[in-house]
Amino acid sequence: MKANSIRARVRAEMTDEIKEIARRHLASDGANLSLRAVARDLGMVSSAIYRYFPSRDDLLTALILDAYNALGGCAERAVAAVPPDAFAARWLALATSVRDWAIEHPHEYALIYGSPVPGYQAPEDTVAAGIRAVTVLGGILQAAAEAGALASNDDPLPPADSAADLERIRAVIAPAVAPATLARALSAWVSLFGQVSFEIFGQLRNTVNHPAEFFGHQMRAQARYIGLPG
Amino acid sequence: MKANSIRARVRAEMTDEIKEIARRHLASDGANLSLRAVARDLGMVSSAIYRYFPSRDDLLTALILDAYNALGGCAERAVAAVPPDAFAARWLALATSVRDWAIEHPHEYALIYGSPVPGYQAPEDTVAAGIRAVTVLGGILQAAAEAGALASNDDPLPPADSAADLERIRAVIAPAVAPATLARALSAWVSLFGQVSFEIFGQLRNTVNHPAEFFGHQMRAQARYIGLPG
DNA sequence: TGAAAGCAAGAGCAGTGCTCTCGTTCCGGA
DNA sequence: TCCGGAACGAGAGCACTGCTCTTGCTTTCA
Repeated sequence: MKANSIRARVRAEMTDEIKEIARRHLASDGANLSLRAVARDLGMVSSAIYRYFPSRDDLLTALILDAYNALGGCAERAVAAVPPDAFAARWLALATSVRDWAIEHPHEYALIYGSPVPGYQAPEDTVAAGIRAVTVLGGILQAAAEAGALASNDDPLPPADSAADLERIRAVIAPAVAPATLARALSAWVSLFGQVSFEIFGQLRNTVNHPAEFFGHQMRAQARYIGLPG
Repeated sequence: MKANSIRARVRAEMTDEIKEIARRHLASDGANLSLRAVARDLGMVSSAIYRYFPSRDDLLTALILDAYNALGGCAERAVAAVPPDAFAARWLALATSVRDWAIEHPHEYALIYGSPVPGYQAPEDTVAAGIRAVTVLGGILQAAAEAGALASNDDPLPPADSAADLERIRAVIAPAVAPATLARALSAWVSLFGQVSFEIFGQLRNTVNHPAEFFGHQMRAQARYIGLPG
């Protein structure tokens, strides 16, 4: 079969269109995505969708993968727009881009960083795509370490098992960074997503009335905590 | 109507039983709770449940409220078991109790700290119950501040709006604590729930293989970051 | 004691994910 | 060029969902 036969091209377009409409439904109705409603919007019958996605969960998986990649790409672009040696500014751009994307696509954010869909088990592909964002952080740390710009800290050594975990992460993400610094960076990473999740999921209501400003303040503090100069 | 008439008592018992079975279904099937399945387990017909909860969302609200209170009570007990002047140990007990409760009741944790249910709007009651846990943190900070045991920090001042937000939180939670310290404590709080959410929602798979140990290490670091002695 | 309120059951409505069948259209190898 | 198989959309149907309404029965209270 030729890869760009009419059938194949129509199929690819159809798949994209289904995902596009599904995303729209996701944005308006939330996570309980209705296949039939998507099919209606397409002027099709629900069973026709099963030609493109074997089940509703597979459609969700596709959306999750797209979301991870959208967020990852967004973060990469935001960081690339900042001078390579402005390490703290790069971190801040990374954090801000994550928050901005989450606010712009709250339901897609919920899909990937919220409660997992009940019966749903995330396939390995999504795990791989999920690494993309944290890899951006790794790049900043690695560059800062290679430039000798990364402040060190005298935190106590982690216990053995955690040291091994850290070592494994370090090898993948930022091999030039000291474990103690990486531990702080991971803490900042968790802080970033904790802050965004609190805001997106409504935990900050009646508490933090200016979340953008508060977020910026906290993320600048995290930059200092990591040891990024700037 | 007498408050403890047979009717009223049976009604209260029935309400509790419905919630209990609903919790069990929540634990096994996840967030898409089926009223009919709950009714079946009770040997009732689905419409009978509507005598006790006007809608499925109201049942969810009741479960959410119970979950907030269960977590809050759990945190209070855990902290009370540690000497009042062992501030860092109290913080660690608080953090650990939150994580333990979340691991023991992942779906209830997801209900309150995960993606909000689509059409569902959390009533004010739940917001009030949600404060209970963070109030425990406030108590630790307040006691430490009053004992003069809280290290200060020279973080930059927050912008005006954030300063106002911090001031409002401070007045409610821990009035004796310096704003800059409170900012760090809130950061630690976000870090705590970020870490737990990452673990419960499967974001740490194939990355952190010993989450309990890693969590402890990070939370001890947060205690130092806040400035708690010990 | 009798009216009123609370209760469970059942039927029914509109909606869901998913399966199966049936006629049509397309496409690659002969 | 033609033909068999694959892909496709439509439709009916199944078991399920939340929720409403009606119908009798029981408890409660004046």
